Amino acid sequence: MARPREFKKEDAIEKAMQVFWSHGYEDASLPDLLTGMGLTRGSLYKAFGDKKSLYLQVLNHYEVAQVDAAVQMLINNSTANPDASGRITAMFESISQGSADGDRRGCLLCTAAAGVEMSDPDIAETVNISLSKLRDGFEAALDQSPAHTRLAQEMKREIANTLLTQYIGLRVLARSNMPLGIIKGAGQHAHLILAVHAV
Amino acid sequence: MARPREFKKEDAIEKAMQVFWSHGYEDASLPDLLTGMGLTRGSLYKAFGDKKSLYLQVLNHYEVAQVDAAVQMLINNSTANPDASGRITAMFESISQGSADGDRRGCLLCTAAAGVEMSDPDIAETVNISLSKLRDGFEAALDQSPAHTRLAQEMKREIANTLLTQYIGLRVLARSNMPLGIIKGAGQHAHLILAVHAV
DNA sequence: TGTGTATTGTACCAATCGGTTCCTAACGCT
DNA sequence: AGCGTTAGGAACCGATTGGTACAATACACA
Repeated sequence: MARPREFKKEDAIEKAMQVFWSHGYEDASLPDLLTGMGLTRGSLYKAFGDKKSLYLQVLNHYEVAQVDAAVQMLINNSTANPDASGRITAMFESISQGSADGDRRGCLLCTAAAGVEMSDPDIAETVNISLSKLRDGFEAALDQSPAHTRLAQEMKREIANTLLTQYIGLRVLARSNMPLGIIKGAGQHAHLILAVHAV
Repeated sequence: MARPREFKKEDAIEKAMQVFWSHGYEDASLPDLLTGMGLTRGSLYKAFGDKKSLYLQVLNHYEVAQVDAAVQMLINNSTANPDASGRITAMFESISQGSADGDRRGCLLCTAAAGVEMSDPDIAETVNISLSKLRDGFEAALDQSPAHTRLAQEMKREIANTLLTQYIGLRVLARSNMPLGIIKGAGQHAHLILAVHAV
């Protein structure tokens, strides 16, 4: 028995995610968000609270929409790539390909991890959870990889850590658009790290 | 035949570097810089121009003071570590140790590479040059490594690219202070990447 | 058709941003 | 000593920041 909202909250968060994804947290101004989300100040603050609250909701949206999907790709052995090790390199190659196709947004989490917003404990915790999910995804994929079955779990964990670090570095480089020529070799780099199973 | 400057330009740049190192480019405000450098607006703008010009000078200072030194450590075989491969892992271990000792500043270049300041072509070019130096340092070290002599130069280049990407990811994680437990294994991660010589 | 209630949008807010202006202070030189 | 030149410092600038107040609006229900 009141005036109904003129937008769907989920749609607005999706649009806000695009803005934060492109601009990062600090550089995304209120006008940027308002135009990107297609609503005005009053509506935004009534529906989402302040900028930080909106960002936290966006981080959660990113987690379910992007991180969980990526982890599923890593551990789902019914995909086109039956080899878990190959799925990892395929993931890096797809990042490489996306960058070649002009996607310079990098990764929302990696941009967050590199920014000053990490000094906020709430944001830091949310980012930490998602990155941990990604790391565990790498590790779970390694558990499925025939070439890595003989490795101790601690070693798989360290390889997963190396892969996550590589992932973050790659995403930062992709966003910075540096002419280092590194990104196109991302798949091969992942393969180098995975080749440690021969040790 | 005029009033002499009350500070040494080199000292002021060194102090400005500390401010930018801790805060990053965008988050370092003029008041931050002024107090950190110990001078006032008039002096700063008279001696260094605007904020961006100061930052470019700081980047150059960082290059000669930090990057060149790191590269020297990598290629100087008269150090305590005669094995080039060991010098690379030692470098990652020293980052790990520094982080354990409380240094959360990360790397000035890596923070720059992850920030919006990369949209400025002058800054981007300067950062690119320094990161290239670092990459070439890794490659030069690999050239000196007995375990990698049989590898093709393109492969060494790809390993160097992987190491630089790993370096950036590590520095971002160190700065973000995430409780992922990854940083302490940085030396081992570098070792994993270097172990590819067995392929 | 009122009436209550929630949303909307505009105007406004203090604080801060990087940068400029301009007057004063301090020196080297004649 | 007096002059020319540069550094120092404070006041000030418009623009932008995230956030708030409040009035107009639009709907559901009686």
